[in-house]
Parts: sequence; structure tokens; C-alpha cells
Amino acid sequence: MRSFLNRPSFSVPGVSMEDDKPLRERYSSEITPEDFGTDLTVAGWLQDVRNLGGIAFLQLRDRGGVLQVTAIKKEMGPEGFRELVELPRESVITVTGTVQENDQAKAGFEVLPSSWELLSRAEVPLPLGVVDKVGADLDTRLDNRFMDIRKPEVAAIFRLRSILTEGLRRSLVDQGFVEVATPKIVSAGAEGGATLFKLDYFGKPAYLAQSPQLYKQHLMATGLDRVFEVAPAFRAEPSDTSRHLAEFTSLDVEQAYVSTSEDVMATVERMTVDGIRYMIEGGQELLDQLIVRLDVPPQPFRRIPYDECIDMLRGDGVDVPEDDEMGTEHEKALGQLVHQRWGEDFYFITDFPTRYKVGTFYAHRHEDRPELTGYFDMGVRGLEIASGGKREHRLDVVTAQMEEGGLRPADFEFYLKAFRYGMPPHGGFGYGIERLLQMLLGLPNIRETVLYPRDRQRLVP
RNA sequence: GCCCCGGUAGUGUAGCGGCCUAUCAUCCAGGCCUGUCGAGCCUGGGACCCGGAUUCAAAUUCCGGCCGGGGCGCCA
Repeated sequence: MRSFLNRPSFSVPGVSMEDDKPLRERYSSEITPEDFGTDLTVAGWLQDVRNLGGIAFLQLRDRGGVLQVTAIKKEMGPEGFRELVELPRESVITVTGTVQENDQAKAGFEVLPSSWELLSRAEVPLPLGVVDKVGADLDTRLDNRFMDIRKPEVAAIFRLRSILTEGLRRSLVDQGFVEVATPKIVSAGAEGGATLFKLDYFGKPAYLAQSPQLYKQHLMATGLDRVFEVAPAFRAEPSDTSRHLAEFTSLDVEQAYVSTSEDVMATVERMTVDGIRYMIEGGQELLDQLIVRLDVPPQPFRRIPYDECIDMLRGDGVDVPEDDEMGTEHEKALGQLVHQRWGEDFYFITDFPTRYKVGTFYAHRHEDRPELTGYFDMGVRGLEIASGGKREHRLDVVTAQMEEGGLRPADFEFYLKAFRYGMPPHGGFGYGIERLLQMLLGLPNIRETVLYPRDRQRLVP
């Protein structure tokens, strides 16, 4: 056995069995004209066999794509030929053979097998076809998610999600933010409203965190100054819609020494633009595969005060009842209106009225106009992607607003303590990565953006 | 939590009181084919969510349950 470092396949993504023969030397996408005429080992799923009798074309799929293995009966013998071409679809095999240039093959070459090995036989029938000519319901796909993700167009969503998340992270790091991790098992709910998942913590009542809100603000009293976190958030809201999950990925940001919410919006805007640009540049092929055309959104994102949004809607003939907060219908109409009027998809709704933020005790209210807060939403074509703003950092005011919202300051002692010994003014936001991806890729349901979505009914897989 | 809609072969569907021994496609099995690439052609296989009720007769109507889809509320 050669040492790990001397193994010739060290730099290629193959694994090796006892006899040290690599099971894969190349992904299908890595084979170039330089390989023509040489022997190579490839591996993957046998996605389809076209058996013409004396010759059979096998489609072997790996992460990089699909390549053709051409089996010829006369050369393999009737027995060997039969054994190979009768393997069930989606079985995993490794094939060693000569790479031969051939214009008749889609990739421009084919592999003529000299040896092959069955690594894993697939049962029949498949619970979900990977290359079948019929579709499947999302529910069926989720029940068989591992099969579903074998489809390149589904895998593309998750590869793009990875690139997008990386882009957002990079932007924040560039802007001087420190990535942190806060507890997901907590003793009390952060905010009013959303329902919490209760659990038993060594005999004490505890909850799954619905938001890192209290902790990221707490961190503003530490001197880290600028923090962010990408982590799951849990909401026991029995929401059954195409844009809600019981467990979603929340990108949370908090920054110290903000003077107005404009400082926070600047962070949101730059991060959003950087992230999307990064995804377009790094994932162009994947976007093409999904037939999605994306441009970096123009800056600056329009800032529209909440009250002006209401006026805009009414001016357009949308009925918005007096003293009633904008609902989903209004948000969608506003998204359309912004698009029609200015051709823009990204915008901020700013200066949320205080009366709709009563439970949000940490929201800062304008000094000169206490009926308005420094809170904003970032909307994308009518979908709320982010919300945040300038926080209230004065202990006495936070406490008063807590009581006003019907909460007991005593229950938030760990949080309030951080305000007692020097808390800089700060602000931040929560940002839904899945929702952004859903909008960018034009996906009908947010569950498409999550490998194993958790919703009201689904706990498995 | 509220309001609509739905559950038929492995998958996706048609049928919506008797023409149902349930349609079509895909899929699976077998057969033919040495250039397929949505392969083609021939033969065959496989299903009415569960429990009650109405009826001479229920996939079809009614009730309950379970499951799914959409919307609202709330939010990311």
C-alpha cells in the first residue's frame, strides 16, 4: 500500500479500495482532448442504457455531467455485454476504458470499456425517476430527496445557494464583520409574536431560538462591534405558505455606532449586491442550466417611507384600510408598482410606524417623531427578504418599551444587563437567505431551496 | 388558527353514480435492432388513501380521519 501522499490519485476526486485501484480518475467534465486515446477510470450512476442489440450506449452520470460508455457485443462477448447493459438504472458503477474521440457522441468522445465493476445495485422500481419523462410533485420529490438531488437542475439550486452564501459572507467580512455563533437552545423567547418550539433541557423548560436577536445585540456590548451569523432559526408558527418554513436559515447582522438606520441599510445593500454579483460570476453555468437570467441590481435601492408606500398604493387604486398594517396583498402590489414605475426589484420600506412595532421593544423611535421607528424592510418584488433598523440602546427606554409591549423586564435580565455598563448605539437586521434565493431563481416554493425542509407536516427526511 | 382545492399503477394523469374488466404517458419485464442521445418498434405487467353511510349499483354522493396543494394571518 502506497502512502496517502504518494498516491497518484491524491489530487483527483476518487476513492480507493483495498487493491489501491482508484475508482475514479476524472469527473466526466474534466476529460479533455488530451485524454483521447488513453485509458481512464470513471465512475457514477448508470442513468440510462440504450441497447441496440449489437451495440449499447450507457449514460454514466457524475457530478460534472454525463458521459457515454459504448459497449460492443462483439468485443465484450454476449455474456459480458448482457451483464453490463442489463444493470438497473441508477446503479453505481466504475468503468475503465479507452477514451475515444467520436463526433457521434454528444460530448465529442466516448469510453470503450475494458473492465467495469458494479459498486452498488439499484433496486427497481425507482421511487422517483431521475431522467423520466414525467414530472413529480414536490412532496414526492422531498420524500425521495436523495434521488431528487441527482437531477442536475435540482443540484444546481444548492450549488448556487452555496455560492450565494459565500458571496454574502465575503461581503460582510470585507466590511469588517466577525462571524459568530450564538446558542440555539435558549431560555426565553426573544420577541413577542412568533411561537417557540418548547423542549426539555435537563429538566428545565427551554426553547429553540426563533432569532439570535437578543444575543447579537448583547454582543454590541463586547467591543466586537460588527458581527454576523448564518444559522437556523425556528418558528413554530403553523404557517402553510410557499414562503414559510419551521426551520430557516437566518443571516443576522449587528453593527455598533450607527447613527441612523441608513447606516444599516447601507450594509444590507452592499451585502446584497456583492452576494448577487458573486453568484452570477461564480455560477453562470448553473444559472444557465436553470434558465435564469440575473443582473446585479442597480444601486442605490430606493428608500420609500412606509406612509409613502400607503399613498402610492392608494394612488394606484389599491384599497388600504385606515390604521391597518400592510398585508401580503399590499406588499405584492407595492412590489409590482415599484417595478412598473422605476423598473427596480430591490427597495426599502423605511420608517415603520411605531404602532405596528409595539412588540418590537428594541426598535429605536425617531426623536423628533416618536410615532415612527427607524425600522425598515427590504422588499424584493413584493417579498419581504430582510427587516431591521436602528435599535434602542438606552436602558430606561428599552425597559419602558418592553413594558409597553406587555413583556416583563425581569424575564430579560441577561439582555438588559448588557445595557447597564456601556452599550454603544447600534443597529442590525435579519435576512432570509432562502427567500432571497427563491426570488433570484424564480422558484415557486421556498422548500425548493432547502435540502430537507421542515414545515408544519414534514419531519422526515 | 381561518378559508378554498385535492388524494386513481413506482411516477405524472383521464374518468366524477351503471358505458370502468378504469384512460394516456412514463416506468417495469420480455423480444427485435451496431450509432443511440426525449432512441424506435412489438408483447405483457401494475392503481381508485383509510373507516363508516346512502344506493339495486360508488373511483364517482355524504360524514369522519389521515395526507397533500394554494391563500390569509404572522413573518425571514
